Amino acid sequence: MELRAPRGMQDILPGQTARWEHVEGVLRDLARRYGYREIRTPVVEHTEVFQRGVGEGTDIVEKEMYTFLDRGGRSLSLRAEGTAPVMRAFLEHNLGAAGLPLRAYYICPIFRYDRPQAGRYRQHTQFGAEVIGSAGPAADAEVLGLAVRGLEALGLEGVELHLNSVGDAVCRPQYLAALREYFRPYLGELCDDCRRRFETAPLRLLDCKHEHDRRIAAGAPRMPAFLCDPCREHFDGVQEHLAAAGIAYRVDPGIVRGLDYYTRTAAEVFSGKIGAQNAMFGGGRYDGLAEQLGGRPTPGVGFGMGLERVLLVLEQTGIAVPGDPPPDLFIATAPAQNPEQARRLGARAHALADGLRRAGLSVHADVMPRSLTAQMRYANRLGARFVWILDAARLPLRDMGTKEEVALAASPADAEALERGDPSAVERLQRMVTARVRPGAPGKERG
RNA sequence: GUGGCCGUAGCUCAAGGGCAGAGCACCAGACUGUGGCUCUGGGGGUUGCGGGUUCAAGUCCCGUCGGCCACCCCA
Repeated sequence: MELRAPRGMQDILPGQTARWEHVEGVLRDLARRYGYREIRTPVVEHTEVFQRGVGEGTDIVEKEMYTFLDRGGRSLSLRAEGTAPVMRAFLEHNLGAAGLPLRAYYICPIFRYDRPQAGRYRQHTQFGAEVIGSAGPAADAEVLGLAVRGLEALGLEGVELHLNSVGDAVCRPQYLAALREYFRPYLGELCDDCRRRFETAPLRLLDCKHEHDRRIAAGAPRMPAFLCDPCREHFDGVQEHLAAAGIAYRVDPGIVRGLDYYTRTAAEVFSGKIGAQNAMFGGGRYDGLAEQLGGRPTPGVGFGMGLERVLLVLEQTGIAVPGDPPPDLFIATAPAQNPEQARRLGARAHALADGLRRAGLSVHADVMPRSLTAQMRYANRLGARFVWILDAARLPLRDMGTKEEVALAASPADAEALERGDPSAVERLQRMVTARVRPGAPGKERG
C-alpha cells in the first residue's frame, strides 16, 4: 500500500496544530462577539444540493466535485462549498422560525478535485459566516466586516475589501447583453478562453490575464453603470455601512465571482504574498439560492475564508503564531539500586504526575525506561521548565532555566514515605512542587 | 484537464555511467547519579515506482506516481 496522504491533501502534524488552534480560536471568538453561532453540517450532501445551489455550469459542479454512490445508490458529494449546505439546513429545519436573521458561522473542510498548486488544495478549510433572512445592505456590511476584522484580529494590516455589485435578475441580463455587444467586434483577436467564455460567462472576459485582452476589456462597460435602481440603492447602502464602520474597501468592477447564486454584492480580499491563488476570502449576496434549492425565497449574504491561505500569509508576513506551550514539569527517575525499586519509582512518578495535573500543572512523566541523562535530554527538548528527580532520598526539583536545585524532601524518611505512597507525604510534596512551579496555582485539587 | 521544473537518509543537499555520501536531526556513551556546549561511537537507503539500454544505471531512455509552480478556476 502507498504510505502517502491523497493528492492535494495534507496532514496537520502535532507541530502545526497549535497554529491552527490559534487561528480558529481568534476567529471563533470574534464571530461569537458578532453574535454568530456555529453551525455544523455533514461533510457530505446529496449531490443535488450543490448542483442546484452552486449551479450546473460552474467549474465546481462541472469538474471539481468528489461525487460517489453510497450503498443505497444515492449520489452524494463531499462538501464542495460552504454556503449551499447551510442554506439547505436553514430550509430543512425552518431556522427562520427562531427569528430572522439567522447568523451562523462554520469552520470545516471543503473538497474540490482540482490540480494542486500554491495555496490550492483538494481538501482545504474554510471559515465562513452567513446572514440569512435579511435583504438589507447592513447585513452585507456586517458579515463582510466580520471577515475583514477577522483578518485584522489575526495580525494582518492594510486589509482592503474589493467590492462590486453583480446586479440581480433585472439588470444583470441587460449588462451581459451590453458586454457581448462590446466584445463582439474583438472576438477574432481575443484569446481562446475568452472566445469560449464570450457565450458562457461574459463577465469573465473582464478579468482575463492576457495583456492584449486586458487592454480591450479596459474599455468595456462597467456593471455599476447598469445597475437597476434597487440594486444601485443597495450597493450604495453597503458602501455607506462599510464606511461608517471604518472598513477599508475599494469598488472593483473586476470582482465577478464564479458561482451562479450570487446577486448584488460580490467581495474578495487578496494578498500579494501567496502566489497566483491570492484570494484570502470571497463572498457576497445570494438572494436566489433558497429558491434554487426549492425553498421559499429567502435572502442571504456571507463569505468563505481559506484558512490554509491565511496561515500562508501570516507566515509570509512574519506574524508570530503561538506554538505549543512547554510542560511545567518533567518527572524523572534516578537510577535505582535494584529492579524492584525501579518499578516503585516509575509507578510513583506517574502517580505524582496524576496528582499534580489535577492541581493544574502540565506534567510529563517518562514512559521509556532510560538513563537519567537521556531523561534530562528529553526534558530539555520538551522545554520543561522544571524537572523533579525522584530517587530514594533527596527528590531534587531542578529549575531548567537557572539550574537551581532545591531538595523537596525534608529527610530520607519523607522520601521513603513518598515511595510507599503515604497520603500525607504525597500531598505535602505536591503542594511544595505546585508552589514552586506555579506560585499562583491552587494547591488543592480541582477535580 | 494543459504546460514547465523536480523526485537520493527524518530534513537540507552532494555524487552526472564504475564501492551511495556530508551536514543537521535521532540513539548510546564520556565530561558531574543531572539537559543545552564539546568529544567518541551507533542506527538508519530497494536513490518514488515499473520497464528498457549497458559488462556496469541515482546517473542515459520510456512509462507511471508524486511534489512544486503556472494556466484554467477559485478559498
